[in-house]
Amino acid sequence: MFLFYIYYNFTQYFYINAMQKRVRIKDISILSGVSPGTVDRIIHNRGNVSLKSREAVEKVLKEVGYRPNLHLSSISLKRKYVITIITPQIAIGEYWESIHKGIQRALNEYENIDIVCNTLTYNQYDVYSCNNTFEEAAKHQPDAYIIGPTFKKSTQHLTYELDKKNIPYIFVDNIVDETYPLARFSANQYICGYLMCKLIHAIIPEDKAIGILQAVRIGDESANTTILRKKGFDDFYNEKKLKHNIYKIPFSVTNPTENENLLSYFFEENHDIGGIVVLNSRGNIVANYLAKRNMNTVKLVCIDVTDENICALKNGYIDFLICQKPEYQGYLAMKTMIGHLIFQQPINVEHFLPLDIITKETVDLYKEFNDVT
Amino acid sequence: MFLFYIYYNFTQYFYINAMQKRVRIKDISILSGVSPGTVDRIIHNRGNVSLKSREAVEKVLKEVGYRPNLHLSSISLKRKYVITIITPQIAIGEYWESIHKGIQRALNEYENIDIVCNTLTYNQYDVYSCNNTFEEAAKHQPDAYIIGPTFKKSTQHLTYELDKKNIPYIFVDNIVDETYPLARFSANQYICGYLMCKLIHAIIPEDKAIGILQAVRIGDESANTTILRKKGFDDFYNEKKLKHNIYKIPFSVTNPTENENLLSYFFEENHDIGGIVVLNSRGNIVANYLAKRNMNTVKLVCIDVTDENICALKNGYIDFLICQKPEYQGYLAMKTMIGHLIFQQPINVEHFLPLDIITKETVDLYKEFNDVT
DNA sequence: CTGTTAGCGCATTCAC
DNA sequence: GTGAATGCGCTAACAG
Repeated sequence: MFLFYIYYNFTQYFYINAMQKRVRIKDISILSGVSPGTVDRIIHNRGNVSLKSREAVEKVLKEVGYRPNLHLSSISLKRKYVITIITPQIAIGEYWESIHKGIQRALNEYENIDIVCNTLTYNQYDVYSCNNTFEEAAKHQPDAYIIGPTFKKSTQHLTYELDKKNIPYIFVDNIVDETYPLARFSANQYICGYLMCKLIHAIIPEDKAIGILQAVRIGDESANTTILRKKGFDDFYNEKKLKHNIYKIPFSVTNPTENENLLSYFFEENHDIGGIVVLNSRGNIVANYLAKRNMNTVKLVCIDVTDENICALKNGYIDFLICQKPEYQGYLAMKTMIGHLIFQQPINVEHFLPLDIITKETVDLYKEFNDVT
Repeated sequence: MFLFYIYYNFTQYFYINAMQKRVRIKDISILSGVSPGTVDRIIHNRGNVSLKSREAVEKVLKEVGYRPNLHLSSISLKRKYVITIITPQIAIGEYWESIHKGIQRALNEYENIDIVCNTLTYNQYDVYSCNNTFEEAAKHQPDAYIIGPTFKKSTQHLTYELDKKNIPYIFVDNIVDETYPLARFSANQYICGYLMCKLIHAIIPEDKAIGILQAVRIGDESANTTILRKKGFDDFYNEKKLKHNIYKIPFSVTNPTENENLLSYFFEENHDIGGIVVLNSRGNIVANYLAKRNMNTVKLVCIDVTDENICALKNGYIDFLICQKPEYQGYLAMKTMIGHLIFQQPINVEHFLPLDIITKETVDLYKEFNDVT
């Protein structure tokens, strides 16, 4: 891509790099002996092109590795696109808001493209709510879907319909087997759990126990996320032959006020707790419990950079907070979808995002830059 | 920016968001009663505009919060820009290569802008080399500089000249007092050191000692970076009233082969070492030493995601690796400079990037995404 | 000093 | 089935 002229000059290197001009549609049309209009028709798969032209152009296209400039396309693009977005309900300062922020960021970046988004949400702890929403969503006839799935069967049901209608979809956050998305962006939940076990183990004494908190969903058909995390957790535990006692902490999603009692009961029963791992985003509930009682010695490893978790992190009650980069997930999902809709860009299906480890010291820098980027 | 129509529908929210059209130069020209050409002249500070027109346009500009579309500007922009980049010497797989990669990424993003970069490097451990390079660089007459400084006086000397000539400059990685850069992008080294102390403390027993490794430079006029890190380290130690013995590890930059002997001597002298903190990017030297001798019990907290450090991380000899996001620093520096050169975009001077904590488990995800982004 | 206009790379429309 | 022409937001050269 670049030409590097390198001089060695005793104590220093001296480079001049000059840009190589990008290949334009016009260049391709000249190289393949057709008009720019024809090249465009081929690039966008718009038909009305003779086999001969198509072959000539596609040959050149491969040779020069043409990469269209989306930002320039977008001004002259006249097509409208409709995208339906389905995710769990959005609450300010929580996980799914970040995903939607990321989606918005991609839309802002390509603001000249005429995209209208319909957003549908469901209660992620209730499979019936999910089914209702998915049914509603299936009635839409958008150009594409971005889906944050939770329940396996509900999702398969929906995507079966979409596959039939040939409407592309991309998953964020969660992954569902036997579906055929264009792409899926999520954290590697197995590694996430594995890492959480490693972290809690690193910061508590050998002879202390670990409490582990896992949510249960209504009408659950094996919600993937926490199960994978738990498996990662267990595998680290077994691989390293750890000796900590592991106790499960009961937890109620439907009746949050109950959780304080459940925790009290838990700590009365188990006196050797050195640390707790919360496998869902509600670490703040445990942190608040500890804070109220000044229980400084219990370490806490949690997940998801929600407002409440940030607070607990700053107060020193959460020691490590894992971030799944939800905003980035949303951003990439929408950006990928745009690239696909306009150019049928080839896409890698599987994308595991980085897992960030956040502490009290780094959280401010972290949050600040999410906005700047 | 967006219109949200919200319906509450029993179990779900339903949004439709429609894009608001961006304000164009043409809109501004209509609103302020001048021609688009005049608006453009004002936006780019190109002169030849009457006070009356200027005031009218600037008023509108503020009202509508006009944000130009750099990607569109870049195709019609005919000006050439020359930028001189000065950094420590670049080695494959090491810190400064990442900074340059980030700079390249920004250049790729705005590939339609005609920018030529001259890159000069110096030996960061030798102030005389630095002075030579800076002197050479001062003779250039570029439109701007991007500088990775190391030595205080050398840098002040150079920037004094640039200030006189009114050539803008941006710092990456390091910050120098009494200079007037457009912006500076770096990690917060104080917090970095503070964090490193926290991490090593978290993973070693109370009664074990910590070894600390800090490089010394030739003709050093107080290279900022490691001093700030050391201060952060010490402050955490004192604030938390830690009890670990702290031993300094001797280290030679000029004679790397000597380091193995120095380490042998160090470990012979001190038997209670539980962990080591390396305040420069050469953690791999310690890691390799430990690996050779199967010293699994000594924990290691290091900095900078170099190829060698990644290797040590994967082998399990580095426990936590801090990343200063050098690629992102370079990217932002160049992007900011482009924004300034073309639009005199207002800029926040101080930018502290996030500090990422990487472990064996997360490093692959981390590296993979650096390339995708 | 200012308005007009050509042209950047691209998508699309419309004659042919 | 195809090429030429037009317009997107923007810059810059040019004519007044």
